[in-house]
Amino acid sequence: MDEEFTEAVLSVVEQIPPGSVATYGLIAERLGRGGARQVGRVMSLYGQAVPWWRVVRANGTLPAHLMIDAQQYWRDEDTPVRNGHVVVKDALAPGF
DNA sequence: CGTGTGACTGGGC
DNA sequence: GGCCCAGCCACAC
Repeated sequence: MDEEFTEAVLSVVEQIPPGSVATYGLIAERLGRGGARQVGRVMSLYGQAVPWWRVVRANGTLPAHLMIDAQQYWRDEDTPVRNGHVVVKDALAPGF
């Protein structure tokens, strides 16, 4: 994985508007390279620098240790949530 | 070069 | 909804 991929991922994440989300897999697709795991890797290393809570798993959840803070952000941004997880189908950012 | 690991996923039950 | 599993791919040992 190189710097270019990393920046491309962070760049896409920064473009996700408040109240909406994108999934690891879709971001990877959008970039046309790497895979969901690679996007996840970038997020684990540099996620703190971007709105990481707008990037969720295909099922609308995140690792347990992030769910706590994410819940707060989602509520603040009025993101479609149901039973503690994002309703991806409804919250998907425009263009995804 | 083989193995294990992980902010992942889709399919099957 | 949950569990299992194979496929995924970069990276550390």
